[in-house]
Amino acid sequence: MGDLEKATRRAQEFRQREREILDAALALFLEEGEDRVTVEMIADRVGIGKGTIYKHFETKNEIYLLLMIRYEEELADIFQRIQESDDKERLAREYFRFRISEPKRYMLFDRLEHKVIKDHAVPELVDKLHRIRAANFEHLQDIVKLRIEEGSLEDVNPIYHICAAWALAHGAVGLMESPFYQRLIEDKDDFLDFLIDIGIRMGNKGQRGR
Amino acid sequence: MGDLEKATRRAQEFRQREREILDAALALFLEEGEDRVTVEMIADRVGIGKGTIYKHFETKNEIYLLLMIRYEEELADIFQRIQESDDKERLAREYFRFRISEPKRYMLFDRLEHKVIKDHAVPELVDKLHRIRAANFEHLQDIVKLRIEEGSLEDVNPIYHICAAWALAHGAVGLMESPFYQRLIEDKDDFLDFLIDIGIRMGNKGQRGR
Amino acid sequence: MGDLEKATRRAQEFRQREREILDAALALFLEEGEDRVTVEMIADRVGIGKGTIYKHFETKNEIYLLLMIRYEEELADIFQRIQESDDKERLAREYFRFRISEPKRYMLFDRLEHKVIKDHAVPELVDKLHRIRAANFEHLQDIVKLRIEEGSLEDVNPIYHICAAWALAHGAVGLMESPFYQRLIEDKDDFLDFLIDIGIRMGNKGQRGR
Amino acid sequence: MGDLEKATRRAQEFRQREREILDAALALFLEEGEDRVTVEMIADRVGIGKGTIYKHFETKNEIYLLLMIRYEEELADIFQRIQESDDKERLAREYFRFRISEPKRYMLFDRLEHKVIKDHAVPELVDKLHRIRAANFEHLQDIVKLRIEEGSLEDVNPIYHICAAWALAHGAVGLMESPFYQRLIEDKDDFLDFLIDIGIRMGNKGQRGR
DNA sequence: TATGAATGAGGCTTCATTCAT
DNA sequence: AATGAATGAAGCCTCATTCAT
Repeated sequence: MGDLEKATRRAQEFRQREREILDAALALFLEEGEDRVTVEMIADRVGIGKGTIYKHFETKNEIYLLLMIRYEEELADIFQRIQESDDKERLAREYFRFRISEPKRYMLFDRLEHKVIKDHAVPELVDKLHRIRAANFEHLQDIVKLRIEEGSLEDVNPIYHICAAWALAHGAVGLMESPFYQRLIEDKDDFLDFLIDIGIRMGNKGQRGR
Repeated sequence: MGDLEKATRRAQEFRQREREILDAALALFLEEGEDRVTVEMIADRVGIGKGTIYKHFETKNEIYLLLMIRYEEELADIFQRIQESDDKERLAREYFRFRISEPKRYMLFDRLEHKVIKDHAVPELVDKLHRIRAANFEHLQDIVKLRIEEGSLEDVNPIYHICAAWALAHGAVGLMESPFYQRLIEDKDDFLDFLIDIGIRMGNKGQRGR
Repeated sequence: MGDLEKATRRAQEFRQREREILDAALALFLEEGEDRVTVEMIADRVGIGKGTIYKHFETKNEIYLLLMIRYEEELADIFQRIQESDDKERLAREYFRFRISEPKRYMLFDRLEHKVIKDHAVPELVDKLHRIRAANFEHLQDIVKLRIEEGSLEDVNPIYHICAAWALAHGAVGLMESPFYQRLIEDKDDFLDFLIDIGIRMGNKGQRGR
Repeated sequence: MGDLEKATRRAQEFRQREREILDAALALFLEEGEDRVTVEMIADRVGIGKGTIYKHFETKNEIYLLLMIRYEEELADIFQRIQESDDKERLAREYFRFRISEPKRYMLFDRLEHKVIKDHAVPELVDKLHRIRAANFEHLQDIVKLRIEEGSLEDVNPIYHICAAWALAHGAVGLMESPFYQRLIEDKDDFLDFLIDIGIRMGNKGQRGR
């Protein structure tokens, strides 16, 4: 094996370990609650030493942020694939579904964002996160505009459509995860259908002002 | 002044101090973020000693929970007053408005509930919180049932109506507080009208299945 | 005992403990070398808990600086007493002697100043230290000026006299503490006399330019 | 090229790298302060891997000591050259000048010696350092004796002359580097002349006891 | 020989809680 | 009842050194 090959493999393994750490961290945050997870616990779960974590990430806050960025990049992937396809209609559903599909993870990031911002931590990564989110938002906006032009959606500020969908998704997630409400809804899928239905419908042309 | 009077006054002052502590704690949590507020900071703001706080509350978690219970009791008050009046229609709006009116506080309790439950802290108070919430929920349900019977709301499981409203409120709050979305919405009131409109309409008879 | 008295005693005890901590810290720094002394070691020597140290001082660097300030204030005391007396001549010797009397302590502070400045630590206290030093320096300068006027010292910039004395004292200290030179000088007192003699003489009128 | 040649070149390159590492270490220690420089920083500056440093030096303390030894060997070189020349008079000035010429470096070694001795680190190298220093000292002593015999210097224990010069040089260095005194002396060169003058004069015959 | 990922002991600091006054 | 000094467990992070490749 040549030196170049070796170096490449090394770099790959390094990346791989980075992913392992992030996966372990995410899993632990979800299981135990972010505040109860120490860097040492993450290291233990990966089966490495505490110090190794700090070869990959500068601080614990950086781990938080990289997880959040990863989430936002997954969203970006979805947009990418959809934009390349012709079926723009699938967007609303796909987007909605992704946002709702892992409520615990979603809410974790919601809390983490609050924590990280209050701490003024790793501002460059916070910026990066917001830039990706802004790009994703642009994509959404483009598609909403298209659908307004073709007459499928009511012609209000496209931002309104997006924000309303965001809010409903966010609310649905909060609901599904609320230990109080969890008990009340017996058939989650049926309820989610009800909600998604509202989400899809709510911006449709002709709905408003009736 | 008799001994009884004195004792009564003492008890009142004690209650009053309790309220002051909770107020100071809430204010600090909102200003600084709950994780950055120490018991000492709360005591300082009230102008008492740190030890005194522990005469009123057993742990910091208890403070968290009492604040949450207070919130839920304010909700109960609203329900109480409404039930005594005849104008049942105001309910949806009042409820919605209360939930949205102090988004920072609302989201604080959202985070606190997660924290407190993950810590398995003060289970009796968690129970109490959930009991109050359940009672509130009963009230809501009663009124929704009434409005279904009178034909104003679509005849699905009343819980669905309530949960949908909850979700929308929750989402609206999250949206208004998201530093990212905050920048996008120029006219907040206009947007909130848009959302409340959806909230009111969404369960109305005749809306669904179109 | 009245409440005021009680409070006063409390405050005094607090101050006393502060002194104990500083004394223990200084002793340990001298014995073990500042880099090998941990906050825990200091606490152990005082017989208190680690956390207690942080009720008195914000950081370990603050301890460093307070010790240095204490030293400089002792110097200020000497100046004070001398200025109140008439025997201005004693100054040179007193000053010289104080600087040389505890060479280990002196050199410790020399190292600490370097460390603390490189760390950009506790800048307010560094400023305070420098202000005290500047005041002390003013005193010195006044007296040197007097002695120049009365014709005892050669009429060059008074700062030169002071700096030369400073340098000789600093050098003497370094010498006495150098493990290498320590072995060479058998009769330390005799040598110190030799040095002090030089120190006293070196700025005398008529010495220069021969 | 023969194997021998190759091996020689290898050995030379190895030596060369050693020098590079020491140079980089010294530069970093001076720039950043020894406590803030990690082995990794040194390796990065040389452009080699961290592990490679440990092929050349057993510990970080060894680097400290080799730098100090290098300094002492440079001094030895000066003595060597001077001894070979006839101009013994230049000695005092050359010696003084060398000691003062790089005050930061000089003071660094002063601190390092303290650290290294407190750590009881690499005793063999400490010994070596002291042996070189002792040899240098012998040279100095020889020359001082000569000058006493020829009547240039006052006839006290030669060690006293040397130590006094050492002390003044040490003090001058400390002065020039003190951030406090730095501000006070406007014309450094003028002041240094003043000091060197004292240094040269102070042991001259006829100066004492006046 | 050169590398750099991995290690883990060890340091500093925080803060909820206790308890003697 | 009120106080606030004292506590120490616990967490984050650093870095000299090792070792497999």
